[in-house]
Amino acid sequence: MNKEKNFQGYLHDKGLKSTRQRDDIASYFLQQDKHFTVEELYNEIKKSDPQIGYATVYRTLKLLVDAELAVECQFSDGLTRFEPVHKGKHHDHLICLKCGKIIEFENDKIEQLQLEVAREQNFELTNHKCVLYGYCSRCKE
Amino acid sequence: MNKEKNFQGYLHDKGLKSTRQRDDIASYFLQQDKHFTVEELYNEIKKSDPQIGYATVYRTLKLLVDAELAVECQFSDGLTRFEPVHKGKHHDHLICLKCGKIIEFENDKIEQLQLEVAREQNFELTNHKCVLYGYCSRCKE
DNA sequence: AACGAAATTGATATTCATTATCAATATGAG
DNA sequence: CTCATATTGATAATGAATATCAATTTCGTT
Repeated sequence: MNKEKNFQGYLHDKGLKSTRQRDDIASYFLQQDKHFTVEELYNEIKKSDPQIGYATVYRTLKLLVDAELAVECQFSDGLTRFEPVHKGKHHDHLICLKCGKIIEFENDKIEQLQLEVAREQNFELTNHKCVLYGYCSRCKE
Repeated sequence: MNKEKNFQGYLHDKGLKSTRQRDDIASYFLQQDKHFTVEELYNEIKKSDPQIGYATVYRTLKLLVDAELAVECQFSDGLTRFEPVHKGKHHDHLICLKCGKIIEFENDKIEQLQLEVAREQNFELTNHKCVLYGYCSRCKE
């Protein structure tokens, strides 16, 4: 696995240690293609490691974010969600205010325009978040 | 003041009462053109009403959001910020990761593309948030 | 292979933003 | 003016995220 190698490399570069818990969490998380709240991920990991601690999940996710293998997403329910970074492509979110459904989308033109805005303001862009709220096809009656 | 009338109308329509505290908070807030954390607004209101309660500020902001006279913004520092809605125009944010500076920008093309994305997914859009993170002209060395 | 300094874990306590509670008070329709 | 009802504000409660710390694990070095 490429990403897992990246994680191992990250740990090594930072003088951090590879542990069973960290590796299990990172391995599971990086293979997924969806959002996780900390609780959701904690519950998944717990299935194969009932001893895992909540704090360890938090800490490992923080490392993954720092390693740029994960990003944080704040929607509007007060929970922080994490999702694995799929190299090269970035996606944004469309959220249904009624059923909570989350749809991901990519739009290169929007990305381009954002770069342009940053350039106008003389900003060096590192990342961005774009969230659209509304009602999905089923919930808008 | 137009917006204050809207707020009075909102209260009336909902069967809520107009109170000195509510009116003072709404009046002050709606005349501003910037973000407030709850604490910031609380401190401002306290200058003219030292008895004001923290909870009342929270409650009034919630009403303003429900009345669509304010919007919540979640950046990445765990604090919720509120800003008055300036009818017709919407703006997004550019945030410096080092100094915390917040720049507002408007970009009609981005807005248009977002509408297009929503249409493709058959979503009925109500609002959206777009936040760009990076380093401002001074902080990128 | 074993040692040992340093990092990690996980249970628990703590912090801090936000929300709920509730007795006292204020509002406004009739 | 009255009175049912909403509101206020002090305080307690909630809940997500972080800090603490003793016990354990890791890994570079012997």
